Amino acid sequence: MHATLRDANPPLTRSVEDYLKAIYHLSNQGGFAATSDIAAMLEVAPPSVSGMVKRLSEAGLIEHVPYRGVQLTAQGRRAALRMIRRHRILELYLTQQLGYDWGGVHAEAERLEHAVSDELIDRMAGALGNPQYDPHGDPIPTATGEIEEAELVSLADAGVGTKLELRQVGTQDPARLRYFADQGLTPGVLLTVTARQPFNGPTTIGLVPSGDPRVVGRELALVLWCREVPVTDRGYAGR
Amino acid sequence: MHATLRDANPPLTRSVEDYLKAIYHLSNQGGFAATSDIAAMLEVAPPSVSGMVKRLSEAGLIEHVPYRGVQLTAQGRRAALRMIRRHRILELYLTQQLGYDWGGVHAEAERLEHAVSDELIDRMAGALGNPQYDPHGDPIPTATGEIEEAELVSLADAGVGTKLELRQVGTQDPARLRYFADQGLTPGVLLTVTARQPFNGPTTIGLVPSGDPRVVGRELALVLWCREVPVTDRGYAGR
DNA sequence: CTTCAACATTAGACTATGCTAATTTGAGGA
DNA sequence: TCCTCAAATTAGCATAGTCTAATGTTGAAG
Ligand SMILES: [Mn+2]
Ligand SMILES: [Mn+2]
Ligand SMILES: [Mn+2]
Ligand SMILES: [Mn+2]
Repeated sequence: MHATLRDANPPLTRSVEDYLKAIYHLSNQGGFAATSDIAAMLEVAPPSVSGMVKRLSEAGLIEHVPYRGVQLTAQGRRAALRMIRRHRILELYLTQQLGYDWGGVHAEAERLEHAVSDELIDRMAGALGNPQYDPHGDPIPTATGEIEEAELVSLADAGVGTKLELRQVGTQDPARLRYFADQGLTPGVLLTVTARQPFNGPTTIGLVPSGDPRVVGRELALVLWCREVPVTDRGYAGR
Repeated sequence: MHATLRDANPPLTRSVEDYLKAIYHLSNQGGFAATSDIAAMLEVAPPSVSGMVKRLSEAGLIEHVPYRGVQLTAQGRRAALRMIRRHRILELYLTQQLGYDWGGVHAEAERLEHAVSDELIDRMAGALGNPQYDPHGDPIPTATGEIEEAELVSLADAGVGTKLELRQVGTQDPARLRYFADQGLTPGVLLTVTARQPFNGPTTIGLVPSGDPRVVGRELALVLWCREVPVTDRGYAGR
């Protein structure tokens, strides 16, 4: 037994768990999560991310390509999905059983997700009837780490009348990205498809909840990847 | 504005909160909590306690008399009672609402007490009908930091048939302390008063749950300070 | 093919918390 | 009174995580 085998599976710290979750959310579709995006999401300085990235990749939780970004390994993905399961079950439980509204519940879950045991999460899930979706409509990973991958549709293909959450902006072009940001079209935004003109015409949408209309040409609409949201959704707060 | 006034009220860390709770439990009745007892309760090495004691007294949370021990200041006591309120409400909620048994609930509460918000604690307390006692019979401090001081009775004065929790051994004599320990009479032990002989005679007790009998002479019984426990109590696990 | 600005990383410092080993202290027993 | 020993403290080191300032890298614009 080598002395270098210190402790194969030390429990993850709160910081590590939050980094893994952030990387999961930022590296959808096999992409890389950028240092500065992780820093922005966790509200830490970029060098703090570089330091953590070193530790996480030494621990086998992520792959790091210098100056490009990071991706989760299978092990890191398992850990991230475990946290996402906890977070979503907690938000659902606090909302349905303790009268929380959607404003306060995210911050509470953000802390509790690191402190609850697997047993408590399973008991909460049981009390809720083992739900498959959280109140945002996001799928809740199973205890064994499977998640129903929300398949994304391009805004150009989405049905008129559907409600969507913008999930990914599939371009790297800074001018286009800047334009989308100006229009309020950033990941996480909710919208409804109001109309679409024929012959590859533009799609008209309304932002939720403001109702502000936007008209998006086909070329741009093709790169706006969205998730369909159940219409039973009420508002949106937190992530 | 002095630069030395860094941050008047930084949030307390998990370690700090656990130290304050331990000191509260160890320094009943205006006594001092000893370094080695704190270390044993928190399962850390004694020098770790010395280090934390320095920080806590610089923060105004405790008073330290070198080589004697520590006591909570008013501020430290407030913080400790806040944690005890959280812990006891959590144990009650997990037991009554989520089917926990008394074995697992203490460890869960020990972690969650640091992560929950005041709002969540108040909601849990509300869902339980704002209880005044936890299932051990211990009083739950109010949100404003008041606690019903469990008044202690000497074993020599306790009524026959009452159920007691040994809370304090009021002697410093090593020989007597060793004897009590040999008899299994250490703080936290539950017992029932079986009989008392007349003319300042000995008290006969039964340990709970083993039922083992003990006979304690008046001189010794006088220094065993106990809290009366409601007879509805079921078992005892955790602290 | 340069140049530059944004992004990433490295360097160096600091806090909180823990450990082991060495030293100091104080109180009870000879 | 003095000795001894358990308890407490100090000294020195380690790890995790954060920061600011300095430096390195890359890709896009000219
Ligand atoms: Mn959330
Ligand atoms: Mn979190
Ligand atoms: Mn407990
Ligand atoms: Mn605790």
